[in-house]
Amino acid sequence: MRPEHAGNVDDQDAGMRLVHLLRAVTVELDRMGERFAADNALHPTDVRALICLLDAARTGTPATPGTLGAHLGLNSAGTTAVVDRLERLGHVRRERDTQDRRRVLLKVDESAVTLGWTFFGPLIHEIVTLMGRYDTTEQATIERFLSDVHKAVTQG
Amino acid sequence: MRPEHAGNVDDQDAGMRLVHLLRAVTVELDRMGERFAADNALHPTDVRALICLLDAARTGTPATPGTLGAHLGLNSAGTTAVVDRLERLGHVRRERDTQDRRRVLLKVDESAVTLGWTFFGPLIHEIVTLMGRYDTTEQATIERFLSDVHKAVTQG
DNA sequence: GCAATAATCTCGCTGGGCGAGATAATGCCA
DNA sequence: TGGCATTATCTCGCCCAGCGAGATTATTGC
Repeated sequence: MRPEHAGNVDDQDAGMRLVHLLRAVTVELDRMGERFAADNALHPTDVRALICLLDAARTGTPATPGTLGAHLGLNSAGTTAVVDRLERLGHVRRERDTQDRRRVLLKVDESAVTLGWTFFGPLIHEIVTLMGRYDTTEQATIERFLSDVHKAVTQG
Repeated sequence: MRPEHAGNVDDQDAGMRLVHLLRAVTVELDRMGERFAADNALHPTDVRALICLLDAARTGTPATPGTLGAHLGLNSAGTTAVVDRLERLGHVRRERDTQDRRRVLLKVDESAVTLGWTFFGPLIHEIVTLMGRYDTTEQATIERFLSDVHKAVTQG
């Protein structure tokens, strides 16, 4: 374990400590998502779908089963199943696109929005509040770090 | 979307920008895990199991089906299935504990360790390298931030 | 209008994970 | 020491998420 090609890194190393911390954070966030799913009779995939749809709504991008399936990495059959489940729970409505009547537009219901906020809102609020204890340069440093990591993860 | 009880936060807000960045990072890390799983004929759960077992090996904690299942949130049947799959692929061995012969100790094979490193090693190395471009106080700031977030996510 | 294309849905199947119960080793107490 | 409750793991049968293949309906180009 921890072979040579990994370089001279161990837990004493600050960089390595940060890697482990970052992983711990992502693990916990995942766990939270699962808890949210379990509490609301949703599957993890459904949660990811909701997040995807809420993002689309936020940016004004029209969402369809096609775009949703692409984002989730599901095929059309699986995507239909996800939308069926969300629709059955009243979180999403199907609406035929009047422009291109082959397409179905997915509209998130207000219930889903508030559902998401009641669960994740407190955490978001806590983190935002928490940021108040960092001065401007510190916030800039953190933002630079997260951007760097995001770039590394995206293109790596 | 973005209702009142969320407080006065929008994308202009630095805290909110960081929240979105953090989420983007975790999403990408998840995606990476899925790619790793797909590339190696593993299920996402198997990857999580491997990570869990590698962590245990790193800290010297003995790993058993019981502890593994607890960490993954699986029941005993599901846990047995995971271990079966990993054993079939040669990543894990079952060994009866000589102290308490009811228990089975899980030993990760060297192949699994190198497998993990060849996939995640480059990213880890890149992040560690990347940290070289931050001075000591900046690194401390980032570490404080990640610890704070971790605390918020854990107890929230 | 008719083929070719596009978006979504239906059907049948595979396999991960669960609940319930079986099996085996251990610890406790008389 | 024997017997019973407990602990750790495994087996069996079931449910359902997701896949592949193909059907259905709408659109576009000739």
